[in-house]
Amino acid sequence: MLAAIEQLDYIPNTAAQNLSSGQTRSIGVFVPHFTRPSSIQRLIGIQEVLNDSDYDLLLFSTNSLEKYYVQLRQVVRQHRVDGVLVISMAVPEEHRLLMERMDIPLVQIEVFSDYASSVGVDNTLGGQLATEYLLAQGHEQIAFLGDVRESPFGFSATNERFIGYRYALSEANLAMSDDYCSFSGISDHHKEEAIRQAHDLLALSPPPTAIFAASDQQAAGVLEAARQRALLVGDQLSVIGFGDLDIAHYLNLTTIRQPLAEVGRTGANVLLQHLRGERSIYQKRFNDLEVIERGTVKPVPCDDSTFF
Amino acid sequence: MLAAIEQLDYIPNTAAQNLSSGQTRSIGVFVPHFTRPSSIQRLIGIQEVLNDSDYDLLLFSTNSLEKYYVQLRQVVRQHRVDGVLVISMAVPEEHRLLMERMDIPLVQIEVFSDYASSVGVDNTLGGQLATEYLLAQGHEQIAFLGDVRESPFGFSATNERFIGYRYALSEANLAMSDDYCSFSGISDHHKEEAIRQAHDLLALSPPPTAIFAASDQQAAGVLEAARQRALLVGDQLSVIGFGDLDIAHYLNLTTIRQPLAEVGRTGANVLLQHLRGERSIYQKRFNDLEVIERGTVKPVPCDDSTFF
DNA sequence: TTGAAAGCGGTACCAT
DNA sequence: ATGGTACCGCTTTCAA
Repeated sequence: MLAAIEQLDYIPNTAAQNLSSGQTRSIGVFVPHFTRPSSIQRLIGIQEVLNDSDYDLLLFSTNSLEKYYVQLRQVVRQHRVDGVLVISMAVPEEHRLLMERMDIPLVQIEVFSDYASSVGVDNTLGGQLATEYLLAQGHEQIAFLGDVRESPFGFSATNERFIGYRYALSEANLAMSDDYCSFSGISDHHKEEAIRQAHDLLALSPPPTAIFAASDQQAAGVLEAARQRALLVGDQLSVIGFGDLDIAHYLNLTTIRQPLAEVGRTGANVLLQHLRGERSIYQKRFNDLEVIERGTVKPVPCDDSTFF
Repeated sequence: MLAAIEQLDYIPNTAAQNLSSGQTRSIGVFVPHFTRPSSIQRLIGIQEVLNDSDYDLLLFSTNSLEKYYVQLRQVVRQHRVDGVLVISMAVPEEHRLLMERMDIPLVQIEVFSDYASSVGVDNTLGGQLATEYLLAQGHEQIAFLGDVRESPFGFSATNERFIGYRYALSEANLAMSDDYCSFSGISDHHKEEAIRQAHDLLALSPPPTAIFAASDQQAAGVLEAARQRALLVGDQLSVIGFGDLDIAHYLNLTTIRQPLAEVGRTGANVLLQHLRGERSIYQKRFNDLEVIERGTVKPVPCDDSTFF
């Protein structure tokens, strides 16, 4: 009889299965700024893991906070998904409790909270590494260029990287100058804005000998500004980015590599664990960041005047 | 009484709705090479449209043909989705018929077939435009650099672009030299492979004065090869890419812009039309491609010897 | 307008 | 092992 079932090539209807079992066999992934290469990288990691599980990936992307809240709430209440992954966005208390009540596990990626499993990268360490690397090359006039320190999405990688920068400077007994710290008002890694910011920094006297940009896209802006000012990158101005995205490779940009896809993979795996019944909160802050040495950072030029 | 329902903040259970209505309110999007920036751009367009509809986006990504076939078949037979969008992959006859039988509409993106709605870009026209632009700058030794002419996924944008290249040359009454046409064996736009190919092209005598690369990533490889040979791009070698992706912007690469997100949006809209009952097949080949003039193409240098 | 009942296609439990 | 049955929660139809 079972053989007959095989023969007939029977495939159960998903909707019926879902209703009967109370499960959906799918996972909702919420990602803002879908366009950002870093988001994509994390998503790729998630996709890899889910592809090998028997959960489907339901993609929710939005650039608007309100839409995100509404959508998350609705998706959870309708029980459209068995679990939720949220990238780079804080989850409001209300929503977290709702998910808890509905027994839908949540894993946050790139944002940390005590109440939910969170997986991300140690941005502060990354900021520190970048700054220490510049210091090791002899730079002392190091500027920081980032976007916003407080994002409406309740989380700012820029700020964490900035804290690492500040820490490295203080460890080196160097005073941090506020003039050397540039934040844009826009919560995105826009090149255009970064060009403007870089021009402002380079117009200071003395100008910085090195700039740490909080993202590769912004570093690209710094490179562009340098070009516009006919500054030889490397020799006259060192630039380090953050992320090691494709563009860093193409621009020969020295940068900080972070395990983006790995973070995505781990996040997805943690969620699968929860789906298997694991209740305890898991927290992981990856610290295997590293400097990728390419062409945009060189030792500070030996200015002869310093010898006298 | 209805008011009471409002009050109680009632939300229907999706699984039950699905079972009862026979719908899933979700759309399966199949995309190979999820990593490719061009795929992402199309996906963004799709996402935009679906986000405004009441369909969810189920993402299926794979780099393996067999997995893709199995997954597509299973998803359709389980009726996990109401409609299917396939990006840059041919759909086997068997699968197409299966979807037809199950009344699950299909829209193909970037691949054209007579049996299903298809939306894409006129790659041949793009190839022609790129070549004509180089010709207009006075170039006559124009090489073509691409990946594969026949992809296992049953579709090669490279080949179409190559046909456009060939056509433009013949229209200009220029003979096409096979030596000037380089195809890699790898079905991906790899920079590394392109570097090798570019070196081969540039070692020819006479070397080409311009290279048309079938993708921006491959153009980046050409740029790199030129750098390695200390060739001044623009002055000694002109390079045009295809796609106008982020890297083109960052590399100041002259390239062909194609409406990627628009293709995605249109594809999604066409699918929604089908879901609303429209049965007739829709075919659209976007032809609003254009040359984006940046720094890597300059008029062919006036070699004095040609005057004598 | 409102209410009752059948059916969607499975799962799971119980009895045979 | 096998068959029968209740139930998942909604939609739809038909009656009241």
